[in-house]
Amino acid sequence: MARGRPPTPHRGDVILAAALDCFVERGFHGTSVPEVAQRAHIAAGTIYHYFDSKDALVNALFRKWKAEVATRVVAKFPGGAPVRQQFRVMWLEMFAFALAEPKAFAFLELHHHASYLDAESQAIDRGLKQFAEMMVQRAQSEGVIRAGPTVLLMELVFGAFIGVVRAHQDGRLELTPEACALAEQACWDALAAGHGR
Amino acid sequence: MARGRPPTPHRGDVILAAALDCFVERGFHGTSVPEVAQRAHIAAGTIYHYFDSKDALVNALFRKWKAEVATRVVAKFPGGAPVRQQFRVMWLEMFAFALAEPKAFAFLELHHHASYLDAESQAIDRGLKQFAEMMVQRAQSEGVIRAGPTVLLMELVFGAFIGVVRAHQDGRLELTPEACALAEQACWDALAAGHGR
Amino acid sequence: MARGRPPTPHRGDVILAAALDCFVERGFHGTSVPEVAQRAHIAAGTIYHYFDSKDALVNALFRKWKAEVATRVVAKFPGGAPVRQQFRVMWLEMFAFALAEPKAFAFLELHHHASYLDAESQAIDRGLKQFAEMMVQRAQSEGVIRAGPTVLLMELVFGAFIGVVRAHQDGRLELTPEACALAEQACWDALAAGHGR
Amino acid sequence: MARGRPPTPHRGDVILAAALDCFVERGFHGTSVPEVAQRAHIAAGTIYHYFDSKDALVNALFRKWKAEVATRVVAKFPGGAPVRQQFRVMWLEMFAFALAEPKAFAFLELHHHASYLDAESQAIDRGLKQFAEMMVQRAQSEGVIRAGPTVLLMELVFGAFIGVVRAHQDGRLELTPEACALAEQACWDALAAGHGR
DNA sequence: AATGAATGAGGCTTCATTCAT
DNA sequence: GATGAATGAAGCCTCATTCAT
Repeated sequence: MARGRPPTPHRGDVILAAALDCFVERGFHGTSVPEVAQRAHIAAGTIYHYFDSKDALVNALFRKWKAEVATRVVAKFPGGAPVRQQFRVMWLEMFAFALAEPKAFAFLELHHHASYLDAESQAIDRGLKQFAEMMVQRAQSEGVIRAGPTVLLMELVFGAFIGVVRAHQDGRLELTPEACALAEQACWDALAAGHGR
Repeated sequence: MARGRPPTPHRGDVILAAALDCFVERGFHGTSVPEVAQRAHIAAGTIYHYFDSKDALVNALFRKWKAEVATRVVAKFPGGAPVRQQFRVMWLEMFAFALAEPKAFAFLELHHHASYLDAESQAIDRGLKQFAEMMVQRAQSEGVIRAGPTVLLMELVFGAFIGVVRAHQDGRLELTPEACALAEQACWDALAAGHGR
Repeated sequence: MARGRPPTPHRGDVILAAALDCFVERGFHGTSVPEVAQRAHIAAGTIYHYFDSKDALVNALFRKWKAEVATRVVAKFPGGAPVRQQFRVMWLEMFAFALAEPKAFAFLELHHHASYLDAESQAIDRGLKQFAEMMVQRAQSEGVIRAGPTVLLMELVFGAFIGVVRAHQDGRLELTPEACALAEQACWDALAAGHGR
Repeated sequence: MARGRPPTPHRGDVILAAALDCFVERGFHGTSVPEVAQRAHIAAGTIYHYFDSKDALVNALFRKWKAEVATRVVAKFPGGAPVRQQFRVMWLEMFAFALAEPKAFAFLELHHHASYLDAESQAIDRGLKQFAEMMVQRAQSEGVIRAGPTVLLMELVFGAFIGVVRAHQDGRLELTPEACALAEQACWDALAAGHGR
């Protein structure tokens, strides 16, 4: 809300940011609470004023970023536009997120299956994919993309997306705007080849 | 000595199998050496007759399965065949591996970036992708698939492959032969749409 | 804060005292960290708030007492007095230390060669003997004591000193003031017989 | 008994020799049974054919060398000679042993108080010193050396002896025949100054 | 609210000892 | 006798968590 000067972020957020760094670098079990505290420039005990436990901390972090992704993608989603454009917007929006918040992206990717995520976090995780699945299904029923198991098509595209982003984050691939566009088109072709134009 | 039926497997292999189970279920840092020992039905100390440390154990496991993948894929690769068929064979071969050894596949996927992998393991890791990259590059120079950053195209396909396999392993997707064929074709289309036929 | 009566000593000192007891009784490798903790009436983990490792603990203990000896002996050393008196003062001062702090004396004796002492501790160790060596050398150049390898004479006296103290600590020898004086005189005679008077 | 060619030493002796090396270098608790086995070029289990336990091994080693020292010194002791010569012979004999078997000497010195020595080993330990004590006592009653606590005088000389030998073994002191003679004379003077000549 | 010392369970690893070969 | 794989107790150390300040 403050304008012009960055307000001191709340302690809880500082902790979440530090935890993000640590968990991405060394994993959940590979990170100790004192390490997170050190990175957040606070005492170890202080973390327990904001989070009940290390488990609660990862779960909070996970939900925070899942919600953020969902918000961003949904916010820009052009409900009434043609499927081809919906696809493009969603894809580019996710790209934008992955590039803007690489650590958050990596964190969500690495941890989405972890046993320390509680039931609620696991549930949240399914949201975005269900959204995408519905989009694919509608496109299929409109005959714009190929028939077949909806989940298969959706996972194909998601997987491709993740593969490209990871290659970029590992430094194996430069992501110019042209490259982004190419990837997006290739994914659409995977869905639609020989159907729409 | 026994012929025809598997003799008691060597202790080292029993340990590797137990470690694979544990690491896939709980991660490296989330798995304790006594847990691995228990799963292998041996005493904790015995593990240290076969592996110098927990680190040495993951690295051995990683190399074992990387080598296995490489062997299988390369063994069936039809060097002289047209690119379209090379692609299909490679894809199906990797699929076969992922279905036959789901834990090994998951393990390789989850750990390929881990800090506890030593230099040699990291080096081995690059093999398969380089092989795929060369294949893509040749196809590009033949004009059979679209132009663009080779790595991008390769990662797109690899990512899609992994996404589909993971969905299957998570029980979200049934992989019938038709579904396999569809996925394979969709990936080829991602590479080739509007080029070959 | 308390005046007159010793306040609760610092935790680090409690640990050092407990470690001294244990190391003298059972040696370094024969003493476990939990044993030290138990003797100090603290939890085992607490030791690691004060010392990085068991090795660091012995080294700290060694340096503490070496410094203490050096301080005591040097403090009383009569720089300008005749050699005969310097010798007597030094000898009696060391005796006083050995009787006042028998465990520290035994510890320093037993551990001065141990492989777990780091370079700095080993360096400190040489101090007192060098001091004694210089004293012997000066006495030789003044013709007050016999000629010959300085180190030999110095070690002779140091060894004799240690032998007597050990016999006392083992309960094989009562150390009355007369016995002390006799020992001191005998050592001087070892150095000086037939020279000074 | 064999002449000309060294017979293969008995396994038990090979083990004792290896144990001596290890115990001197790293101490009893700092040495593992497999280490001893490795140094003896045998399997770890084999040691248990010759010694009931690690404890039994040290005790056997201790007794072997204590007996050796006693034998050597007593063998040469000139029963009827004057005290001055008895002293010289004993001293030189011990010196000869310390120089010929430096590891055994160091071992006996370092371990003579250890808690893992059983009652019998501890008893044996006292032998040589009692022998020396009797010699001193007789010399005192003859008025050849100074009066005073017998144990004190004996420990003085023993301590001096050990100090010199250790300095030599540490490389801080060269032991020429002249230096040996000087040390011996100085020790005698410590006992006798102003009495005999 | 914030701290950081203290705790003790648990992790990785070593090792004395046993035993089937 | 000789071996060395196997054992599991115990050692050193880390860490999630608590609590007095």
